[in-house]
This record gives sequence, C-alpha cells and structure tokens, in this order.
Amino acid sequence: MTFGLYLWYGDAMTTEGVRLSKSERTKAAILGAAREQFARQGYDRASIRSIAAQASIDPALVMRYFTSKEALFAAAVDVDLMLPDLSGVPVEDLGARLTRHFLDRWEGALSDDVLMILLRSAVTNEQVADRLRSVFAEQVVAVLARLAPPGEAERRAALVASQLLGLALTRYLLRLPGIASRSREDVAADIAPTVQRYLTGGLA
Amino acid sequence: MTFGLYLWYGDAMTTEGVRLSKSERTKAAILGAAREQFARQGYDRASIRSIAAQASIDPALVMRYFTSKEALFAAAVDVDLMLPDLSGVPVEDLGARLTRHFLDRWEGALSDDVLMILLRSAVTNEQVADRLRSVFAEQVVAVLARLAPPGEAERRAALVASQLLGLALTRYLLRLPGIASRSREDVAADIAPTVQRYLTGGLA
DNA sequence: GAGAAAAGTCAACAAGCGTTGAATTCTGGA
DNA sequence: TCCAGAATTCAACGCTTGTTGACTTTTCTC
Repeated sequence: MTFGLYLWYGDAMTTEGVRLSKSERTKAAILGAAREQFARQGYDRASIRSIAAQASIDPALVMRYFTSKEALFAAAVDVDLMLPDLSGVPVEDLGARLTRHFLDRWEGALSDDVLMILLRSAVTNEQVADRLRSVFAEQVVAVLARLAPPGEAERRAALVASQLLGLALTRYLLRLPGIASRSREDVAADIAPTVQRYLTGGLA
Repeated sequence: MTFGLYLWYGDAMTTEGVRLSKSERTKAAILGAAREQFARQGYDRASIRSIAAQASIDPALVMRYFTSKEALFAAAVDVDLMLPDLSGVPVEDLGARLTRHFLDRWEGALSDDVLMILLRSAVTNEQVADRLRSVFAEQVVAVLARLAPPGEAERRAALVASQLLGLALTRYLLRLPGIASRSREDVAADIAPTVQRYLTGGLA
C-alpha cells in the first residue's frame, strides 16, 4: 500500500497539476479538517491542535502553510452563495425558487460547510459578521437590485435574509423540532410565500 | 460617604429584606456583570476574570457564590419571554401583537440582556441550545396550542420562531443594514403579516 | 472590646491555547 | 549512492482560562 501510494505520488509530480503535489494534498487536508471543525464548533472553539489532529499532522504544519488561525479561517471560508440566474423565472415563482435554492445550498446537492461556518462564527466574532455582511451586500442585494425598485432593494433583501437565515438558524443550528424534523419540501412550501412577498409583494 | 454607606448597610441588616444584605448585593453585582458580558461576548468568550473585573471584585469570589462558570451562566439566564395573554385579542391582530411584543422584549420597555445571551450562546453551545429549545417548547408552543388545531401547534410555532429569531439574528447580532437601521415600527409592519400567516393563515 | 462568622483577597495549580525555531525525516534528481 | 531541499515533527515559549485553598479583612454578636 505504501508502495502504491508512492507510485501515485510519483505520477502526481510528473503530470503536474492533474494530481496534486504532496504539499498541496496536505494543504487540502488541513482545509478540509478546518472546515469541518469550524462548522461544528465555530471559530473560537475550534483549535489549531484539533484541526491538525483531524488531519493527522503536527499543529506546526498548519502554521507553516497558513501563517495564523485567522488566515486559515479566511482561506477556509470562501463564500459563494451560488445564487442562480433568476432572469428567466416567472415573477410569481421567485419565492419558491430562491427558498429551494437556499435549502439546497445548505443540505442538498450544493451543500458544503461554508454557510454553517459563517453563520455559527459570525454570531460571536465581529470580523466574521463583517464578512457575512459583505457577502450579503454583494450577492443578495445585487440580485435583488434587478427585481425591485432601486430604493427598495436593500430593504427587501434584508427581509428575505431575516426569513432565510432564521430558517437556517432554527433548522440547522438550534434544531427546533417543529422545523428541523420536517422534509425539505414541506418546509419550502411553508416558507416560500413569505419570501415571495418580501421579493415582489406590496409592503406598507 | 463611607460612613453613609455603612449606615445604609446597617439599615439593610435590621429591616431584613427590604434592603439587600451585603453578600446579596455583590451577588447581584456579579449577576449583572455576568449578564452584560455573556450578552456581549457569548458564553465562551466571556471569562470569569472579566466578569469579576467589571463587578470590581476578585475572581475567586465568583466561584464562592456560584460554584462554577456553568452554574453562573444558568443563574444569569432565567428566561421569561413574558408572552402576553392573547385571549382577548382579535384573531386578525395576533401577528402584529406578537411581532411588536417580540421587538419590545428585545429593545423596548421589556428588554434585558437575557434573550441576547441565549441566542448568542446557543449557536455554539449545545447545552444552551437545549435550554433555548425548552423555553421554546414550554412558552411558545404552549401559547400557540390554544390558537391552532392540535396537530399544527408545533409546526406553526416553529415557523413563527424561524421568522422572529431570524429577525433578531439579522437585526441585533448580524446588524444587516437593511433591517438594523430601520425603526421598530417599520420593521414590525413588514414582518407582522408573515407572523400572522404562520399563526392563523392557511398552510399547504 | 473579644471572638466568631462572614466577606473578600492572594497566589498558585493544571490545562489549553496560538505560535515559534531548531531538529529531523523524507524524497526526487545528479 | 549521495545530497539539497522540501516536508514534517519536536519541544518549548508566553499567555489565558477555570478553579482551589490558605490567608486577611470586615462585620456582627455577646
């Protein structure tokens, strides 16, 4: 087995880039472990030592590759909400589409740990909260700007965020039984009309 | 001044209970400092030492009175949502009433640090999350049980929680500009119809 | 005013943290 | 086979944390 791995690494070195170099493989292992720990524990409780242990390497190696815990966090959280192009979607379907996309991004085909990391850490870490506000401003408000009257984009986007982040909070972090135990489709059916109203409905 | 204080304490001891005994006054000072620190920093980042410093006493005294950090937290967080009696309220006003009460509980006349403590800490601390689930089950679901068909209470309560906690999350913790900078009344007007629908509206 | 009890302080502990630089092992090319 | 350089480990640093027990000071009772 060691021999097989050796050959494989050798292959990796010669083909250059198709396979990853050894250092890049451990870098990726560190990033993977970091994402899982940050997602499960939040920034403060996740320690360099526990991340290194999960990646089966020495803590010092983490510093060698990522300089500091903060820099590791920044590298681990490269947020892309992957918001779909909504231009061709009928206006009355926008709420359902966005809600389903959001759930899919958290627990479906598009899911990874990044959103969990961001939300869990933003609550106690002002820098991460800053990051989340940036993501929000750049990605959500931008999409909404094309749908809503200019003056209303930020307001409507914030309302959408309050419902969708509230959904994530109660379903994934707090796991309230009334919402965490139901199917993705059922929850989406309940929430979608709210999002629809925030996107396109009349507001007082 | 010292003399005056001494007289005041003397008075406290003789009238028994109208004024607080010295130990109960420092106990209260510790609790106050603890609530503020827990609210601002969350359970993990708030330290016994910083709480003691804010109360101008020695860290060891905190242990003397509250045994451990966990026990101090439990004492500091005695949650009462102060949910109003909704029995006399017209059904169509329930959403607005509940939404306004919630905002009032966070930032108005009924506000204290307890909800902030609970939410901020529940996100990274499973025990606190447990506590929040209990509060939710005992207080919110109980009120809803009298308004909704038996089988729907938990589901509707969770939907209400997803919107109202989402509001608290985006307004008080993340402070998204589109929702944190607006007036209480404006936000209530946007959110109330959603809550109304979750409480009494038709769900698919 | 003496003595007991309560209130509060002090110094230290063991453990965990992020971080560092020197020492060691591994590995691909001459 | 040997060696340079990359990859990795080791041991330690300074700091903060919750917690403890011995000590001193304040306060109340007789």
